[in-house]
Amino acid sequence: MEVKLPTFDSVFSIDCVIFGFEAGELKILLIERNEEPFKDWLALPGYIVSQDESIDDAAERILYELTGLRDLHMQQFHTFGEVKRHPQGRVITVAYYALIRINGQKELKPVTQYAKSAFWHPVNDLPKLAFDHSDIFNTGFNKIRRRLNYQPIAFELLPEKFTLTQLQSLYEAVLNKKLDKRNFRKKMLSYGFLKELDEKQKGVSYRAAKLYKFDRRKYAKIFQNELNLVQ
Amino acid sequence: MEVKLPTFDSVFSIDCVIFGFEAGELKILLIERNEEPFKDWLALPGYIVSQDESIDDAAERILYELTGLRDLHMQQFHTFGEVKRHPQGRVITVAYYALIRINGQKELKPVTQYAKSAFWHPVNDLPKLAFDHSDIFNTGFNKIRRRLNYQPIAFELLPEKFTLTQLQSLYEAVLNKKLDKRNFRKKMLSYGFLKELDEKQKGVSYRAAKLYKFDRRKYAKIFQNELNLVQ
DNA sequence: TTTAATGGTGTAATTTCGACACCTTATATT
DNA sequence: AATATAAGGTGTCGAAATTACACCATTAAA
Repeated sequence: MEVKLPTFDSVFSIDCVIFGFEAGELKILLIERNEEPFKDWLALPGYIVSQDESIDDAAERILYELTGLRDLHMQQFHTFGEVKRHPQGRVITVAYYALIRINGQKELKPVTQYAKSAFWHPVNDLPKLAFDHSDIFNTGFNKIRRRLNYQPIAFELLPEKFTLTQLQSLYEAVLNKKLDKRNFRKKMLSYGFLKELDEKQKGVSYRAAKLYKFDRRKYAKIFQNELNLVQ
Repeated sequence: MEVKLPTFDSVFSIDCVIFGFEAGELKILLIERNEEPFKDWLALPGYIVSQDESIDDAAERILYELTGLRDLHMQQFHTFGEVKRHPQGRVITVAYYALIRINGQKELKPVTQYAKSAFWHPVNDLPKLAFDHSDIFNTGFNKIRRRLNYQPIAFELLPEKFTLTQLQSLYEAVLNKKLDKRNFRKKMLSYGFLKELDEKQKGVSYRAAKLYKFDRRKYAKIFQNELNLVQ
């Protein structure tokens, strides 16, 4: 028996909160819209999901089209489904986040016409955003702030080789509080998943710090599932 | 300028993972489907979201229609959007969970024709479910297992007055491990949000235990945000 | 009165956490 | 060469939290 699904002409979209870390500051990726509604407003990168792609695939595609960025490890964190959240119809949006390394040279170039530009903006001084994107951002920021405590996501924001001071200042930026240097180092090193390299920082006008690497294999071995909470 | 949204005839649905605790066992609510596809299969309670309701409202309505249960505190936990997850078209589903007290007398009576029956089933021995509902259940179970550690959700599953042994066995059932009786009690009582009553358990054929109550006001006062409840 | 079942309790060793300050090293400046 | 500047790097001690561990008390049923 063939049964037709009832449909309601609804639309799904994806919105992305992409975090980066640069110059000791946490930033997110914004676009300048080139389409109604909210033409010329700043917004999170987001667009409509097509029929023939999973939402995870859609998230990757959409982010690429709006910013030129590819192959991020994106993760869904919440779905926003208020009736009036979009002025032109019923649009439910699935929000994703990703954490990436900002490389100075990484160009941000929208591939489609829907965005005029894409750029990094510090999270501490965000302007008003289109739609309910400020809510989406806040929800996402709270999620990663909590996740920082029990998942090794900090290392996705740092360059492959980093100093302990850089790591600490990232934690301080996300958690928005000062940490004790000696205690922080003691704890991080005690986990055993940081690999000390034979290299040192270059190009600084003071004593260069040792560089470390996050050893994903060791991490996986030590923490079968997750760390923290409950032996 | 009026702009028409592109639409793709997509459908949203809601699926609910409703946890209950009875006879020392964790259970979830299943329905027997009365509609194609998967007619006669067991499934999570779920249905399609209408145009004019938010997804949170839809979750409440759908659960009520399929099980007769109302006014649960439901919470979204994940959205499932694989292209082929529904055999008849593109359906993206937002999954919700809730934790409730199972009262023997609480009748579960579907209000619509879409379900033949609704009943509690132990989580440890789940049959094959319709669609990707087994995945949805697993994702939800992992979520509440983690949340049990930092939010006072256990008390939503227990009767209003409960013994410390009941509380402990609930934790043991969800976390799937034995806990130490003395340490568990010491820790739980140390938080200060359990109110000791002047009453004792009734109808048991052994020494009756003291009854306690969860004091939500005290809880809110003590923990602005969150805490670690066990270990 | 005896049995069966669960209720209820404290201590000591260990581990983790948090507070806290100074010398070292590399570069830049004079 | 000497000095200044800036961050790198390190240890201890007390407090608090966590863990391991065993026996008597109470109630109802047999």
